[in-house]
Amino acid sequence: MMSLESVPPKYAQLVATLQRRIESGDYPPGTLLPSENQLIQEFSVSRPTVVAALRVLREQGWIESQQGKGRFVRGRPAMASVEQKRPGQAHLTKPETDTAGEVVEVGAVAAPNRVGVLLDVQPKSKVFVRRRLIARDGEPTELVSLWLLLELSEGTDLTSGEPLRQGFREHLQARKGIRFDHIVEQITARMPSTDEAKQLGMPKNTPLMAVFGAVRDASGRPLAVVEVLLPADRHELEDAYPIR
Amino acid sequence: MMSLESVPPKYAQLVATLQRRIESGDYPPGTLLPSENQLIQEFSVSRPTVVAALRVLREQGWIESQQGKGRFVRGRPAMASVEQKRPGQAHLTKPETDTAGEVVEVGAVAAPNRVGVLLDVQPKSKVFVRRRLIARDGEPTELVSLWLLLELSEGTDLTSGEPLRQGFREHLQARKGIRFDHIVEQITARMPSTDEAKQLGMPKNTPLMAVFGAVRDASGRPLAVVEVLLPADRHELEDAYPIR
DNA sequence: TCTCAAACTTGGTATAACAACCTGTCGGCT
DNA sequence: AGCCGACAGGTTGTTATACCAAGTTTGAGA
Repeated sequence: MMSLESVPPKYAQLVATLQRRIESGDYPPGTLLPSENQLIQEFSVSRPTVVAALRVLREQGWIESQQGKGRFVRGRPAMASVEQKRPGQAHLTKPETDTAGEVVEVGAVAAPNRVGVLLDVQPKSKVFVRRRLIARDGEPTELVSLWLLLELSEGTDLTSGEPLRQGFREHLQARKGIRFDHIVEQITARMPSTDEAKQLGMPKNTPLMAVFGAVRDASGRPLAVVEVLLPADRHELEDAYPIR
Repeated sequence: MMSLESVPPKYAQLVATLQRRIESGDYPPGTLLPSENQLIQEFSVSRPTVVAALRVLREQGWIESQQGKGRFVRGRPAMASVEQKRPGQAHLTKPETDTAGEVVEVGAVAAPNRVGVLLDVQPKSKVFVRRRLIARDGEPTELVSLWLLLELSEGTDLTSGEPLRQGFREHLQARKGIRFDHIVEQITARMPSTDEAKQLGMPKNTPLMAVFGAVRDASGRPLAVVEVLLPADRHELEDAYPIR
């Protein structure tokens, strides 16, 4: 009779242990981590195991290493939550039911210039669009449009006016078997059209930030475009990243 | 007599070789890479060397691996150089002499509201500012300001009106021994002041993108702020990142 | 005081073994 | 014949031991 639960590999356990010690202050930032040999002794593991754990910590930014001197503690990597901040990504992953809002347009339309370029289709080709006006505290704040290659919209629930209970990403992967790989994001600013200003309830003379996220598969083929329109007087985009 | 040029480690050479083969079409996307044993045979190296190379390729997104089956070619990762695109980072790293431009302001001034908050100093405190108007093809295109804690500007060459032959990062690290760790970046859009519009040679009725990059050390203490002003009719911000 | 070697550190490579997982093939059983 | 299960042989994943190279610090000896 064997246990069925799989235990995490030793090097991963060591990663977790060292992360705890750094966070608890046992290994304060700026100090030297115990050397490889000391860790081998303390945890009774081999050198490859220790090195594998320390490699993970270095790649995640917890420590930095210097040949001949040792490994220095940097602390919990400050930009932990880069993943969730991206405006494009958020609207792809979260179910529509997570945010209050109203579907204002659904259907096939001729692709606007910029969307056509990002989707790599002929100008004026028909593409599928699903546009939602997102509200916060009862006030409209964002206009989010999902542009999709026509053939990718067939057989999905996106044509319905009902909010999706699933993220786009999840839904498309389940229904069409396509895998999103990465996003190329462009940020611009412009003045709103009178229509956009009215929908968003914003003054006509304040600018609009427009985020275009081109979603691609692993080979770089465009699959979809997420467009997020944000009134600049109510929104900022924030991001954090390590230097070097 | 020994050769002094250091050769790259074997695993790095193997990484480069496999990247070339993927790009040249020898290993087309979707196909299986040769197995570890085949690579060991072909290149006459040990398994750790092969595994180290394949780990790098996987982490960079060139291949993906599946236990029991093999490693599949994905192709050149589409989001190649995320590092260099960040507007804040670029102005910290590159020497001023790399870009044509003119130093328009240097000295100690009362910190503007937003800069004071980002630098975590008392309102109206004196901070050091160095502002450059960057030109491209003879036309002004960006207004870049470096805001620095007063004590960090002492003993540096930043007070000179001459273009720095070094990047800020390098210069400050050499002179003051401080290490930049990460940047928290905020992006907003607003209308330009009449002064800004004149300096940048832009119409008064087109918006401006303002990028604020708060530079911090490993403990999160603010060290400097980079402010980049970009006329929206001439600039876009682009960024790429993997999903998940 | 200066020099240099020893003794630490991390980085890289080789060899070995076992575990976990996938996919065929070759049986035997229905 | 057709189905199914066991097994063999492939794959990657993890761990161990050993040794050398390269960078840093320290201290002993000239």
